[in-house]
Amino acid sequence: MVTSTKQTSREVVECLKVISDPTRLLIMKLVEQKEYCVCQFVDMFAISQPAISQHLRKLKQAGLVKEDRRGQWRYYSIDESSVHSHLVKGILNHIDKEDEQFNLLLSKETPVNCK
Amino acid sequence: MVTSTKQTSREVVECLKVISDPTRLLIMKLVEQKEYCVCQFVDMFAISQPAISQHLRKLKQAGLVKEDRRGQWRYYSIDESSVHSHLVKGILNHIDKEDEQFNLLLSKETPVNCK
DNA sequence: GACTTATATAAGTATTTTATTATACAATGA
DNA sequence: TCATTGTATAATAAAATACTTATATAAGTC
Repeated sequence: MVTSTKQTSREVVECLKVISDPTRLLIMKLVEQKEYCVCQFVDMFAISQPAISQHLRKLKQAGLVKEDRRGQWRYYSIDESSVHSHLVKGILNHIDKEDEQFNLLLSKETPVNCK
Repeated sequence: MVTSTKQTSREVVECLKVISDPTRLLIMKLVEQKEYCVCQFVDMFAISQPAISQHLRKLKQAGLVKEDRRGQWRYYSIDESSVHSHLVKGILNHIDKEDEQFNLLLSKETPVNCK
Protein backbone atom coordinates (compact mmCIF):
# COMPACT_ATOMS: atom_id res chain seq x y z
CA MET A 1 0.00 0.00 0.00
CA VAL A 2 1.22 3.44 -0.83
CA THR A 3 0.35 5.84 1.96
CA SER A 4 0.48 9.23 0.35
CA THR A 5 0.13 11.72 3.15
CA LYS A 6 -0.44 14.99 1.37
CA GLN A 7 1.48 18.05 2.43
CA THR A 8 1.29 21.77 1.90
CA SER A 9 3.38 23.20 -0.93
CA ARG A 10 5.30 25.10 1.73
CA GLU A 11 6.20 21.85 3.46
CA VAL A 12 7.24 20.23 0.21
CA VAL A 13 9.46 23.21 -0.62
CA GLU A 14 11.10 23.04 2.80
CA CYS A 15 11.81 19.36 2.33
CA LEU A 16 13.15 19.83 -1.20
CA LYS A 17 15.38 22.71 -0.13
CA VAL A 18 17.04 20.44 2.39
CA ILE A 19 17.69 17.51 0.08
CA SER A 20 18.55 19.51 -3.04
CA ASP A 21 22.18 19.45 -2.05
CA PRO A 22 24.51 16.69 -3.26
CA THR A 23 25.93 15.94 0.18
CA ARG A 24 22.61 15.85 1.96
CA LEU A 25 20.87 13.86 -0.77
CA LEU A 26 23.58 11.22 -0.60
CA ILE A 27 23.50 11.19 3.21
CA MET A 28 19.78 10.45 2.95
CA LYS A 29 20.48 7.70 0.41
CA LEU A 30 22.91 6.19 2.91
CA VAL A 31 20.76 6.45 6.04
CA GLU A 32 17.79 5.08 4.15
CA GLN A 33 19.53 1.69 4.39
CA LYS A 34 21.07 1.76 7.86
CA GLU A 35 22.35 4.07 10.56
CA TYR A 36 25.68 5.81 10.16
CA CYS A 37 28.04 7.38 12.61
CA VAL A 38 29.22 10.96 11.98
CA CYS A 39 32.81 9.78 11.73
CA GLN A 40 31.82 7.52 8.86
CA PHE A 41 30.36 10.42 6.92
CA VAL A 42 33.55 12.36 7.57
CA ASP A 43 35.54 9.52 6.00
CA MET A 44 33.23 9.19 3.02
CA PHE A 45 32.77 12.81 1.98
CA ALA A 46 35.55 15.13 0.91
CA ILE A 47 34.52 17.95 3.22
CA SER A 48 35.45 18.91 6.76
CA GLN A 49 33.88 17.49 9.91
CA PRO A 50 32.10 20.76 10.75
CA ALA A 51 30.63 20.82 7.24
CA ILE A 52 29.25 17.31 7.78
CA SER A 53 27.92 18.35 11.17
CA GLN A 54 26.14 21.33 9.66
CA HIS A 55 24.54 19.20 6.95
CA LEU A 56 23.33 16.74 9.59
CA ARG A 57 21.90 19.58 11.63
CA LYS A 58 19.85 20.75 8.67
CA LEU A 59 18.57 17.26 8.01
CA LYS A 60 17.69 16.85 11.66
CA GLN A 61 16.01 20.23 11.94
CA ALA A 62 13.86 19.31 8.96
CA GLY A 63 12.97 16.07 10.73
CA LEU A 64 14.42 13.90 7.98
CA VAL A 65 16.88 12.06 10.21
CA LYS A 66 16.95 11.09 13.84
CA GLU A 67 19.96 11.06 16.09
CA ASP A 68 21.00 8.34 18.52
CA ARG A 69 23.82 9.10 20.97
CA ARG A 70 25.73 6.04 22.14
CA GLY A 71 28.96 6.67 23.97
CA GLN A 72 31.08 9.20 22.15
CA TRP A 73 29.31 8.53 18.92
CA ARG A 74 26.22 9.90 17.32
CA TYR A 75 24.37 7.74 14.88
CA TYR A 76 22.02 9.11 12.29
CA SER A 77 19.30 7.26 10.46
CA ILE A 78 16.24 8.13 8.42
CA ASP A 79 13.28 9.20 10.52
CA GLU A 80 10.50 7.00 9.23
CA SER A 81 7.96 8.89 11.29
CA SER A 82 8.67 12.16 9.47
CA VAL A 83 5.87 13.73 7.45
CA HIS A 84 8.46 13.95 4.68
CA SER A 85 9.53 10.33 4.87
CA HIS A 86 7.38 9.12 2.01
CA LEU A 87 8.30 12.03 -0.23
CA VAL A 88 11.99 11.59 0.49
CA LYS A 89 11.97 7.87 -0.15
CA GLY A 90 10.12 8.41 -3.40
CA ILE A 91 12.83 10.82 -4.50
CA LEU A 92 15.69 8.58 -3.37
CA ASN A 93 14.14 5.77 -5.35
CA HIS A 94 14.84 7.74 -8.53
CA ILE A 95 18.56 7.48 -7.97
CA ASP A 96 20.17 4.71 -9.97
CA LYS A 97 21.66 1.95 -7.83
CA GLU A 98 24.75 2.18 -10.02
CA ASP A 99 25.16 5.89 -9.38
CA GLU A 100 28.83 6.74 -9.53
CA GLN A 101 28.85 9.26 -6.68
CA PHE A 102 26.96 6.94 -4.39
CA ASN A 103 29.17 3.93 -5.09
CA LEU A 104 32.25 6.07 -4.60
CA LEU A 105 30.95 6.87 -1.13
CA LEU A 106 30.23 3.26 -0.34
CA SER A 107 33.75 2.30 -1.37
CA LYS A 108 35.08 4.71 1.25
CA GLU A 109 32.89 3.37 4.01
CA THR A 110 34.80 2.44 7.15
CA PRO A 111 33.72 0.64 10.34
CA VAL A 112 32.76 2.92 13.23
CA ASN A 113 35.74 2.16 15.41
CA CYS A 114 38.11 3.05 12.61
CA LYS A 115 40.66 4.35 15.11
CA MET B 1 2.44 1.17 -15.08
CA VAL B 2 5.03 3.15 -13.26
CA THR B 3 8.00 3.77 -15.48
CA SER B 4 10.82 4.59 -13.12
CA THR B 5 13.70 5.77 -15.25
CA LYS B 6 16.60 5.91 -12.85
CA GLN B 7 18.84 8.95 -12.80
CA THR B 8 22.21 9.87 -11.41
CA SER B 9 22.27 11.57 -8.02
CA ARG B 10 23.71 14.60 -9.78
CA GLU B 11 20.70 14.75 -12.10
CA VAL B 12 18.28 14.39 -9.21
CA VAL B 13 20.03 17.20 -7.34
CA GLU B 14 19.81 19.46 -10.39
CA CYS B 15 16.11 18.77 -10.70
CA LEU B 16 15.45 19.32 -6.99
CA LYS B 17 17.41 22.56 -6.96
CA VAL B 18 15.13 23.91 -9.66
CA ILE B 19 11.84 22.99 -8.03
CA SER B 20 12.83 23.67 -4.42
CA ASP B 21 11.57 27.21 -4.77
CA PRO B 22 7.98 28.10 -3.87
CA THR B 23 7.32 29.99 -7.09
CA ARG B 24 8.79 27.37 -9.37
CA LEU B 25 7.18 24.46 -7.54
CA LEU B 26 3.77 26.09 -7.88
CA ILE B 27 4.40 26.94 -11.53
CA MET B 28 5.07 23.24 -12.10
CA LYS B 29 1.89 22.35 -10.21
CA LEU B 30 0.01 24.68 -12.55
CA VAL B 31 1.56 23.58 -15.84
CA GLU B 32 1.11 19.96 -14.86
CA GLN B 33 -2.59 20.46 -15.62
CA LYS B 34 -2.54 22.75 -18.64
CA GLU B 35 -0.48 25.33 -20.45
CA TYR B 36 -0.23 28.86 -19.08
CA CYS B 37 0.72 32.15 -20.64
CA VAL B 38 3.43 34.25 -19.00
CA CYS B 39 0.96 37.05 -18.44
CA GLN B 40 -1.18 34.68 -16.39
CA PHE B 41 1.71 33.84 -14.09
CA VAL B 42 2.38 37.55 -13.70
CA ASP B 43 -1.22 38.04 -12.55
CA MET B 44 -1.13 35.08 -10.16
CA PHE B 45 2.18 35.59 -8.40
CA ALA B 46 3.10 38.64 -6.32
CA ILE B 47 6.42 39.19 -8.04
CA SER B 48 7.51 41.23 -11.04
CA GLN B 49 7.30 40.11 -14.66
CA PRO B 50 11.10 39.79 -14.99
CA ALA B 51 11.15 37.60 -11.89
CA ILE B 52 8.56 35.30 -13.48
CA SER B 53 10.53 35.29 -16.71
CA GLN B 54 13.69 34.26 -14.87
CA HIS B 55 11.92 31.45 -13.05
CA LEU B 56 10.55 30.18 -16.35
CA ARG B 57 14.00 30.33 -17.87
CA LYS B 58 15.36 28.13 -15.09
CA LEU B 59 12.56 25.63 -15.53
CA LYS B 60 13.10 25.59 -19.26
CA GLN B 61 16.87 25.23 -19.01
CA ALA B 62 16.36 22.25 -16.73
CA GLY B 63 14.01 20.81 -19.36
CA LEU B 64 11.04 20.74 -17.00
CA VAL B 65 8.81 22.92 -19.15
CA LYS B 66 8.47 23.56 -22.84
CA GLU B 67 7.67 26.84 -24.49
CA ASP B 68 5.20 27.49 -27.27
CA ARG B 69 5.19 30.90 -28.96
CA ARG B 70 1.88 31.93 -30.45
CA GLY B 71 1.51 35.53 -31.50
CA GLN B 72 2.70 37.87 -28.80
CA TRP B 73 2.25 35.22 -26.17
CA ARG B 74 4.45 32.48 -24.85
CA TYR B 75 2.79 29.46 -23.35
CA TYR B 76 4.50 27.13 -20.96
CA SER B 77 3.57 23.58 -20.12
CA ILE B 78 5.17 20.58 -18.49
CA ASP B 79 7.62 18.74 -20.73
CA GLU B 80 6.45 15.17 -20.48
CA SER B 81 9.48 14.00 -22.42
CA SER B 82 11.89 15.26 -19.79
CA VAL B 83 14.04 12.75 -17.95
CA HIS B 84 12.82 14.50 -14.81
CA SER B 85 9.14 14.32 -15.69
CA HIS B 86 8.36 11.27 -13.60
CA LEU B 87 10.31 12.54 -10.60
CA VAL B 88 8.64 15.92 -10.78
CA LYS B 89 5.16 14.52 -11.07
CA GLY B 90 5.81 12.22 -8.14
CA ILE B 91 6.81 15.23 -6.06
CA LEU B 92 3.88 17.36 -7.21
CA ASN B 93 1.59 14.53 -6.24
CA HIS B 94 2.59 15.05 -2.62
CA ILE B 95 1.04 18.49 -2.57
CA ASP B 96 -2.41 18.53 -1.06
CA LYS B 97 -5.15 19.51 -3.51
CA GLU B 98 -6.45 21.86 -0.84
CA ASP B 99 -3.11 23.62 -0.49
CA GLU B 100 -3.76 27.20 0.50
CA GLN B 101 -1.00 28.76 -1.62
CA PHE B 102 -2.03 26.82 -4.69
CA ASN B 103 -5.69 27.65 -4.36
CA LEU B 104 -4.84 31.28 -3.80
CA LEU B 105 -3.05 31.22 -7.15
CA LEU B 106 -5.96 29.56 -8.89
CA SER B 107 -8.30 32.20 -7.52
CA LYS B 108 -6.20 34.85 -9.23
CA GLU B 109 -6.15 33.09 -12.58
CA THR B 110 -7.22 35.27 -15.47
CA PRO B 111 -7.91 34.50 -19.11
CA VAL B 112 -5.04 35.06 -21.52
CA ASN B 113 -6.52 38.08 -23.22
CA CYS B 114 -7.02 39.82 -19.93
CA LYS B 115 -6.49 43.22 -21.54
C1' DG C 1 41.65 15.62 37.21
C1' DA C 2 44.19 15.94 32.83
C1' DC C 3 44.36 14.18 27.99
C1' DT C 4 42.14 12.36 24.05
C1' DT C 5 38.45 11.56 20.88
C1' DA C 6 33.93 12.63 18.74
C1' DT C 7 31.00 16.08 17.56
C1' DA C 8 28.85 20.68 17.66
C1' DT C 9 28.97 25.62 17.42
C1' DA C 10 30.90 30.23 16.19
C1' DA C 11 32.80 33.43 13.18
C1' DG C 12 34.20 34.71 8.79
C1' DT C 13 34.06 34.46 3.75
C1' DA C 14 33.09 33.33 -1.08
C1' DT C 15 29.49 31.95 -3.92
C1' DT C 16 24.84 31.50 -5.31
C1' DT C 17 20.18 32.89 -5.42
C1' DT C 18 16.29 35.84 -6.06
C1' DA C 19 14.50 39.82 -6.24
C1' DT C 20 14.42 44.73 -8.28
C1' DT C 21 14.62 48.52 -11.99
C1' DA C 22 15.92 49.68 -16.52
C1' DT C 23 16.15 48.39 -21.11
C1' DA C 24 15.93 45.55 -25.35
C1' DC C 25 13.46 42.81 -28.53
C1' DA C 26 9.59 40.92 -31.11
C1' DA C 27 4.83 40.79 -32.55
C1' DT C 28 0.49 43.44 -33.36
C1' DG C 29 -2.23 46.98 -35.03
C1' DA C 30 -3.40 51.89 -36.07
C1' DT D 1 6.09 53.22 -39.74
C1' DC D 2 5.24 54.27 -35.22
C1' DA D 3 3.11 53.13 -30.79
C1' DT D 4 1.65 49.49 -27.86
C1' DT D 5 1.86 45.08 -25.72
C1' DG D 6 4.15 40.84 -24.15
C1' DT D 7 8.30 38.93 -22.80
C1' DA D 8 13.36 38.49 -22.19
C1' DT D 9 17.80 40.21 -20.77
C1' DA D 10 21.14 43.19 -18.18
C1' DA D 11 22.84 45.18 -14.20
C1' DT D 12 22.73 45.27 -9.51
C1' DA D 13 21.72 44.65 -4.56
C1' DA D 14 20.26 41.88 -0.66
C1' DA D 15 19.88 37.61 1.37
C1' DA D 16 20.86 32.82 1.79
C1' DT D 17 24.12 29.03 1.38
C1' DA D 18 28.03 26.13 2.09
C1' DC D 19 32.30 25.97 2.95
C1' DT D 20 36.58 27.09 6.00
C1' DT D 21 39.33 27.53 10.63
C1' DA D 22 39.05 28.08 15.47
C1' DT D 23 36.95 26.80 19.57
C1' DA D 24 33.60 24.68 22.79
C1' DT D 25 31.39 20.69 24.75
C1' DA D 26 30.89 16.07 26.23
C1' DA D 27 32.21 11.34 26.79
C1' DG D 28 36.01 7.97 27.54
C1' DT D 29 40.66 6.73 29.32
C1' DC D 30 44.73 6.82 32.08
